[in-house]
Amino acid sequence: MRLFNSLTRQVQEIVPIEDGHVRMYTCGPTVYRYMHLGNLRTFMLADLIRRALELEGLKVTQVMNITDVGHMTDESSPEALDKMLLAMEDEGLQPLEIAEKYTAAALEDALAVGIRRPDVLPKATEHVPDMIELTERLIDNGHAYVVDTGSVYYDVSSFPEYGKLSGNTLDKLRPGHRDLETDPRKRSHADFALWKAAGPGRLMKWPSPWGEGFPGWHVECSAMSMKYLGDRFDIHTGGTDLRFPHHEDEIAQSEGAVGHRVIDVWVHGGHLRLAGQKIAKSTGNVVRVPELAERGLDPLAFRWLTFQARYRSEMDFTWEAMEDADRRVRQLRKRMAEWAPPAAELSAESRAFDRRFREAIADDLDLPTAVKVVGELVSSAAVPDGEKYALLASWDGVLGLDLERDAREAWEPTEEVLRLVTERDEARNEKEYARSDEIRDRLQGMGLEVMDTPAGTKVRPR
RNA sequence: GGCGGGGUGGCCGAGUGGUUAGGCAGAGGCCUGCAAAGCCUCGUACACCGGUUCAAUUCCGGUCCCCGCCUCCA
Repeated sequence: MRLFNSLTRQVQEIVPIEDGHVRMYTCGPTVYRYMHLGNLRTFMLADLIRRALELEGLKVTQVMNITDVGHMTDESSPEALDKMLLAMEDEGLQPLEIAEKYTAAALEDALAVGIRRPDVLPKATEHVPDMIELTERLIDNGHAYVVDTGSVYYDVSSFPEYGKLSGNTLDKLRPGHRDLETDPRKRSHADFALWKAAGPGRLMKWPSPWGEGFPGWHVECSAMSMKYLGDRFDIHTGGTDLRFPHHEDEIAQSEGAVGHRVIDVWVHGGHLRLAGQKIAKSTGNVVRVPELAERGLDPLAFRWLTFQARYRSEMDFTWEAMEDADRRVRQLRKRMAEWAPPAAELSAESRAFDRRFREAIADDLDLPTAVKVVGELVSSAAVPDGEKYALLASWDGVLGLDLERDAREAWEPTEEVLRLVTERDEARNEKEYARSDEIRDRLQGMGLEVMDTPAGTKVRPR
């Protein structure tokens, strides 16, 4: 398959470093608060890449970090507060309890929208020694320096390729645009922390060769990705907001430590917007998975919503569009139930549809086109029902919409429903429409959809 | 100020130098006792101003507006 590589700014073929096996790292959740739909769109992107690669018969190993080191409200200030500490004060829980609570919630929400569990979920707090080791290596390599307070900074001037991912090269970075306090001990305003000495507002801290402190934000991803995937792997994914500085700094760290390229392809997902703005807790415009269910919407339908836009585009979330997606997914499942069972053989027409679908997925995850192919298949007169079923069931391996749900759950009418259906048909035969309509109302009141067919009344769950 | 991405019909959005996705909503029709389901048909949109061109929504220039990153952030 092909993906757009942020590093080269081109769509390129994914050629696994290890034959037949793709290794992928995903920037995961920070676990001192709940995830929202925007986070999930990005995690879904990683899972979709995995599903697409698997559709092509490749093996995929996916690692996603759990950031349970509380970052600071303001990295530059020594008086800043630990976000984990703030959460602790709010909730009366210990840091690890908070991390556990939100990790569980994150995985549950992800599962609800059809994101499968990554193979490895390393926690930052369990890898501090790896981060210290990486930092020592960078000091030894001349890429980092220790200041007298016990913090360690990365010397960006030692890494000539700095800026290659984001375009923020050193000649373009200027200090002071945000009126932030910076540590005057830094040699350059662009240098960033690998290790920070613990200040008074700091809750989570560890011993290190430079004194008590905590790791810089970017170092966890360098340390954990290389620990589990090696110093050469294929794909790294994350939200577009991480492109700079997080991923730029990660490249400087990883490549500075090992002395060669580590990651081939960087994939960044566009943000989901709500009311014209990025969804973020700070803006207070957060929508979470449980709210979908509260509104009677299937969380899996959120997938269909995101499939309308390409992953790199920003996308507007509206409840109207979310409800549309929900309607469409439910309808697809009902049609699938009508088309069961699946055909064993595919006609030439079906194989052509299959090729088009697979090509769309392989083409930098072109879900909008894939969605269109689904629509054309559904309304195609040339493809027999059983083949429609077989195709959609196989495509669902990527789409993840549980399209076979209705067919699988093969709803059985109760005795009472069967009796009402018979009564209604009798009434209709006798043209007693008042009575037949009354029975229809009762059936509808039981949550059923009532349809007239040449063979008489048919009902199914709505 | 730097870096990056946008402005498309009611909504979400794809895409293209000329035949101008798709979904959902809406309108009409077929079917039906009526309705539902299903099927068929319909919408002529691409911020604004110039330019290039036989032809621009699509290319170029400018203007306006929006969003993201440059602090923690999917």
